[in-house]
Amino acid sequence: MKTTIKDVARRTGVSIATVSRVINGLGGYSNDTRKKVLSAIDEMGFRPNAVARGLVSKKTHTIGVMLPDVSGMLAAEILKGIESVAKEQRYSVIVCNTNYSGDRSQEYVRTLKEKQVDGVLAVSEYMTPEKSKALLSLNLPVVLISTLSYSYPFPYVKVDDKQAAYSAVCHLIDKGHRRIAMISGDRADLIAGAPRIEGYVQALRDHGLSVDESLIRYRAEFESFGFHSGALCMEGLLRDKPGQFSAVFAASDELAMGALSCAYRHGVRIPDDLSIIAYDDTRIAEMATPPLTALHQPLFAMGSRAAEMLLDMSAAGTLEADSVIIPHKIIERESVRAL
Amino acid sequence: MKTTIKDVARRTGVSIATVSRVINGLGGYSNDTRKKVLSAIDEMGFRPNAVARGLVSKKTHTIGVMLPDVSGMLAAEILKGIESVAKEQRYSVIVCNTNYSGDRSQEYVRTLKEKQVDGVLAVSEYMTPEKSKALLSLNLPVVLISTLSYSYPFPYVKVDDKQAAYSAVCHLIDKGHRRIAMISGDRADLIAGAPRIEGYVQALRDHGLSVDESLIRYRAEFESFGFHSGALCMEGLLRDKPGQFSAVFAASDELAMGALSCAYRHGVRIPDDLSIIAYDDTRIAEMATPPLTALHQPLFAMGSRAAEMLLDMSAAGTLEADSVIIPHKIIERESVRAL
DNA sequence: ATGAAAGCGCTAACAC
DNA sequence: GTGTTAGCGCTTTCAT
Repeated sequence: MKTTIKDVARRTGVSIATVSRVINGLGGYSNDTRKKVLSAIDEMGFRPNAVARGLVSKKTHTIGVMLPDVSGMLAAEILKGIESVAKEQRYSVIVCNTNYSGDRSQEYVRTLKEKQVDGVLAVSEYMTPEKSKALLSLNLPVVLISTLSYSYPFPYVKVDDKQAAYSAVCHLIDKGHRRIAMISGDRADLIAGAPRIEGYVQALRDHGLSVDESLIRYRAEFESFGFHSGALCMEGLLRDKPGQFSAVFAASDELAMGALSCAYRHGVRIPDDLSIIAYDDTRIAEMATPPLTALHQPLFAMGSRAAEMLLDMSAAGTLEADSVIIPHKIIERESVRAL
Repeated sequence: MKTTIKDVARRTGVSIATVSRVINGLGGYSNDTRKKVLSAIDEMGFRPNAVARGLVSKKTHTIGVMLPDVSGMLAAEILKGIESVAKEQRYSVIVCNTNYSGDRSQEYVRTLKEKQVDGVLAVSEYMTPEKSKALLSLNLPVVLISTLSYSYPFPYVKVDDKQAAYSAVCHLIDKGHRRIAMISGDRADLIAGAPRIEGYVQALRDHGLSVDESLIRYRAEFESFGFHSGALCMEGLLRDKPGQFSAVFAASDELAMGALSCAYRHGVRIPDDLSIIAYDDTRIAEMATPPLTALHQPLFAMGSRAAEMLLDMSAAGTLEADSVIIPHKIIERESVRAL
């Protein structure tokens, strides 16, 4: 039998109300009883039942995190950031792996509602109108990370993708590159696809460089930002436009890894024959051979920032907050060579 | 105001007991009232409050997962497997990033107790006696993944590290290698450190090969299985024993990546000049240049298997279960060359 | 087949 | 300062 507040009360000879008071540090008891209660709690190994507490207080001290793939480097790092502040503020986090599925997402929203979470964070989720509606119907604080919704103005935390892509390409141009290819994720992706391409195009234009559509590659497939996709895009580039580009901007670390892998297979040396700059800068960027020069997103910080926002919102009882654009920067390593 | 079972009852004109019955499909009501209740639930968008349910049923349909680093490739993949079966069986999972800290672990155990989880999974946690004791005191089903406890026989799911290391080294020997170095994680690690070294030594001995202690490298530091450590160990090997080994067995993917990176920096080509076999085979193994031949651990499967065990235990009301040794295998890619 | 009522462990008035 | 009591939203006897 688990020990309850009642047991502590009986053992101490006070009422459960008093025990509750000292547990919650509410005051309204002598220093003497406080000590008695505290030591009883200690001796009995009593821990307040959070479920019972949640039922009456309507606060579960739990938040939900939805993400398409927990095992992705990006998501995992952000999750770590979230978990970190949650822990600090004594919150628990429930992970929901939506697996890129809208249906699954809907189910999770339902579950989170039943579980009475105090708020939800959506990481890299593709925000369809349905998903936004579901989240909205929770009537709970919601903060998006690395994504945003066009159907409802949920506050978000992300870098400016277009601007970041622009910076990355400018870096290449600064290094003397003129013929720059791009390996993108699905162009239909309005968050991480199209905007990065726009940044790429814009950078080229702003430097008086012409844009060759056939130098922009992507695959509209399942993991369009994945390793496999990167390798295939590079394959196409090497086949169709040999010697016609001196650098490539990859829209994700994995895409860059795929490109690297393909280049290696074809005997094209990085960065001697070809420069590559990646987007994300997850841990694999520095593990690559050669280490990837990359556009850095502060993943952990993004996660913790968003979690702070969410908990603040919850505390303030509001559903609104100002979105924050996180600054990005370029980490120079060895995959880009000056021409 | 949220709609409760009471609202549904009133709206339908039946008692809350009846509503509860149809929600739980317990039978004991006419088909007619069932339909009425169901449609009312639907119209009102009613969802049973899991917190209230948990309070009375003493089942929260929630499990806790403790791991030293959510953002690690290993853990993340295992977590995904866990989450997958949890979702299937309508369970939620709370992640606890212990950050390699014993204190943090203790705190989490307390939190999980308060939250009344139905069981806990510990992934790659270094099981000190204190941690085991804490977990044990929960009096709840516990299953370990990729680790085991010497202080208490918690059921676990893992591969046989010594045997797996043995296989990996045999693979190298089969390919004609005779001088084989090893880059290990902290030797003081009784789970993933020492056993893999033992497997390495055993394989050498069984093939009549001599064991050169100076060919075994590791660093007793924070992330002893990490990329940085791998690079440093390789550095030492290349410096101290140049040309004296034709292959290296790395005790983790990251260690192998570090070795690869260092080799590249020194102009030693993989696999032409040196072969490398890794342990783990997380997603980065295939992303490496060249792709790493590796000893594969079925991470996702390990996670899901353990979760199944845990939920079965919970359902059966037992704290015991048979541990399972997961079979491993070697994935041949391009980092090992036959001599 | 259905309802009344007693809790689950706790918090929060409200008394004294 | 401390106790009593009324719930929180649900499940579960026990009647009827």
